[in-house]
Amino acid sequence: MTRKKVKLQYISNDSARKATFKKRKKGLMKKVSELTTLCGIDACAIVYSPYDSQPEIWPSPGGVQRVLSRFKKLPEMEQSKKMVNQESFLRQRIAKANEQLKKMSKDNREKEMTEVMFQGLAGKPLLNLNLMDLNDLGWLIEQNLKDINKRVDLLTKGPHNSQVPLSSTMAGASGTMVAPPDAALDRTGGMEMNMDAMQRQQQWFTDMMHSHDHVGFGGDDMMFPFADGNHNNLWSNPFFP
Amino acid sequence: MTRKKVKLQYISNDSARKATFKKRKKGLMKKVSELTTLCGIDACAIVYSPYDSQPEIWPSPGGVQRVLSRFKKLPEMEQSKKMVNQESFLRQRIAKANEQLKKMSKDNREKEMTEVMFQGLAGKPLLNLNLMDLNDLGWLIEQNLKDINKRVDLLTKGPHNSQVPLSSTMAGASGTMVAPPDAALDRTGGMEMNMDAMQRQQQWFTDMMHSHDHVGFGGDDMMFPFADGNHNNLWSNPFFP
DNA sequence: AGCTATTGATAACT
DNA sequence: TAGTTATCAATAGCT
Repeated sequence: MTRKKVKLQYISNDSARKATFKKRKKGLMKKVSELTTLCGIDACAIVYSPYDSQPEIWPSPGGVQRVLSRFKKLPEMEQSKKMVNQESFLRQRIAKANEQLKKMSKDNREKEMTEVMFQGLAGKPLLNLNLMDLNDLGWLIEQNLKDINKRVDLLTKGPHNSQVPLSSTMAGASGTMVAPPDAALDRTGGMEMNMDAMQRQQQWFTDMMHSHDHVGFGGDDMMFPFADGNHNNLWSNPFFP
Repeated sequence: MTRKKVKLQYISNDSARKATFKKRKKGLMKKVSELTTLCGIDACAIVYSPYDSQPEIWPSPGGVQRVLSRFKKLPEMEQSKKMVNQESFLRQRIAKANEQLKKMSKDNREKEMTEVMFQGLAGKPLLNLNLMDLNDLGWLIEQNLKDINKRVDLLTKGPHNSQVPLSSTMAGASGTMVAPPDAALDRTGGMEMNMDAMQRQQQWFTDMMHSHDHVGFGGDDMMFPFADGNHNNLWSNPFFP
């Protein structure tokens, strides 16, 4: 029972369209009902279809008439004010999707560079890196060195304060790669770091390390997927500013 | 982060109500948009709220006006015809809930009687059974005996056809209680039974066997929860026919 | 029409 | 107020 992600477009198959219509109309009416009940506001809905000669409405003819009469009293200019029309609605959705894309690209980039960094640590020659890659890699390494030095400092000066806060860039990785976890450090002292964030970082790091057999020396057929400079060029068209 | 199942009633907390309103209004507009796109039909929605002086509408003033003018042309009698008003809407939901309740009660009854049957097999005296219980239990035992005999027959006559279809009542239980699973029977021959149903049955049977420490001889403080004849009396009122 | 796997919506929290 | 995430709810694809 595998369900495709539905494309938001007219359903050409007649019976499928009717079935979807019935299901979604019912769901929609339920949503209107819930909205009015939960928030104590006035709303109505009218749905025409080729399947019924009469439109389906909510909540009742009287209710619809009441809402409509309020609406019709407004001058047309006022009606347009707070309105969501189809174009602005879609624009909003596109803008939001682009924002998400941007964020995910950024996160992805950071993860990719982290992988490169570890491959470098493991001895793999770092070829095919362009200026931007080198720049980002440098920043990443700098961050991690800072974290490591901070950790070394604290361990040297006050070994019983334990658990040094790490930047989000390195997180558990430094412990894993540079020094084995020390049981003596597991006491939770007076620390203010975000444990959730740390666990997430450790999780993706673990995932990454287990999902690539070719990490280490000698691998030479792996291209850096982010070194080609092709960052989202597909989306650089006038419709997605 | 634990989310309560929301009660369908006016939200008294002002800020929570406003937050819910904004989210749900947005969700509602999206639903209307999807319905019209997917099914190619005409629909509009109007939502008034104390948070905005103007109503929020969909899809556009022109679109709303067009739908409204179609609607207003109808005589009032016609308008009511295919309508979903609040009362009938709630009645539908109640009816459906009652249907589900009935089905679940039936399933539950069957599971309870099955447990009684196994307790009987384990030697526990079957006290407190009324006429209806005895009747159902008899039916259940009859079904299981039929299944067992069928299985014995096939194993005796054609031991290499393997995997005897079992009724939904007994399923994997007979294998567990009466005879140990035989590896030689695991070959899948030309069989037409519903494996999903069988696995489900086996699952609840396993759950049941592990969730009761007091199955077996000697337990005497356990009442049969279904032997009191109190089947859903709470719901026997005129509002839930 | 009824059943699940899966996507989508959103309540609670930050 | 907006963003995040764990749950709950809607529903696509089948039978």
